[in-house]
Amino acid sequence: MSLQHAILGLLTHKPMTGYELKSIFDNSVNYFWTAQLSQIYRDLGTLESKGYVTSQIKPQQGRPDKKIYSITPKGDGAFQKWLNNFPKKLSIAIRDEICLRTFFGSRIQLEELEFQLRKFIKEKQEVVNALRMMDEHTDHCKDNTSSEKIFFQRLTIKKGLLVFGAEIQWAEECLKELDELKG
Amino acid sequence: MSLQHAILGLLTHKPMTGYELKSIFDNSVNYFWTAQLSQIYRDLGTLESKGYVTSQIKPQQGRPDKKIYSITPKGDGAFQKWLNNFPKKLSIAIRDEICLRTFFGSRIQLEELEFQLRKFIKEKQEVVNALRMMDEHTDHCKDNTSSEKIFFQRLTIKKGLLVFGAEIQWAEECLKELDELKG
DNA sequence: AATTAATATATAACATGTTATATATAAAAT
DNA sequence: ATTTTATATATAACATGTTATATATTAATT
Repeated sequence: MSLQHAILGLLTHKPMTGYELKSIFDNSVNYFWTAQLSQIYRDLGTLESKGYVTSQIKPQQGRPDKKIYSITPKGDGAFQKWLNNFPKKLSIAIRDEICLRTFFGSRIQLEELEFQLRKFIKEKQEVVNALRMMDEHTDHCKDNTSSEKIFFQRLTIKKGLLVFGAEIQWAEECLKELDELKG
Repeated sequence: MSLQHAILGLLTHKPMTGYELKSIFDNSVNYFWTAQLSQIYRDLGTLESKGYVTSQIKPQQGRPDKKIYSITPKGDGAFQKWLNNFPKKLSIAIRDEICLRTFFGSRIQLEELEFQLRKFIKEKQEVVNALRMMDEHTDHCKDNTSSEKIFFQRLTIKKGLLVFGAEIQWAEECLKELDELKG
């Protein structure tokens, strides 16, 4: 259900098309939430049928008409209700593929596992680099009008930096331990 | 696809029923992989139709007959192939609900967000406590016959301790920052 | 005495996530 | 000159995850 709440939340910032929402998922919140375009359109449809959003068509030349979605008071109420109700159990499906691969490490060649851990580090390092840039960038915006939103955004960036940093640290420690195993 | 690989991997340890697999998911690998019983039965069916596992019925009195699944050489080959092929992009859907809630922090009462962060810490702390016990317990088993498997299991436990520890640290830092905001 | 938990398998219905495809144009890159 | 990227919406098919339900017995709890 939370993707629908994420969409509602983003629409409280400003009315948007599905395409614009997708670019926000890809460029702004991708380190803690991802979504496929097909999912976004489907959920926008669901939200509209529930009366949580309304759409307005803006004709365009050369391209398909824009369909701009706005959150309704009803949708805002539903979002607010979700925000204020913490679930009994957080975080649904836990699926950590690098952990699964490591768990079955006795079935792989050590060199292959090391190779995979190094790839993992590389992938996480790229995310950390992007988050560092975001962090520096938002640091300049401390005192402008959207400072409150930025404050909370920076908290989530900090989480990414800490958690992905811990993942990298773990993988590096694994490589050390595997090295000792060989030597 | 990875749940099927997780099941295959667990069946390389020993033949098991769906019910036994579920208890492993719940009690042993729950910090990095979870699965519903209905999913396990469905995937066992899929794996059987692919020829990756075979089942053998063991009659029981008083309870439904046991259906014990064993991995086949073909299934073992598929598992091995998966293990040796690192995906282009790791980790599918990223969905971090506490991050999503924090991101929209400007829409909640500070006290409510603090309450939710404290619940988050509590939830994660319980997992960390369980992992610490597992870590201590597996420490004794260092020199027995299954030492290789235990070695890799301990690497995954270490990941849990590091990552969940970082999440707790983050939430505590958030609480501090929110406190400063008020004071 | 009655309810709940544990043992055991399995399906149905639904919700959510992924991949592929269709349409259409302009601008940028190779 | 041709391909890719960006703009834009949308559906189909499939894969995966969640919740509820059905069946059946024993042991433990209230």
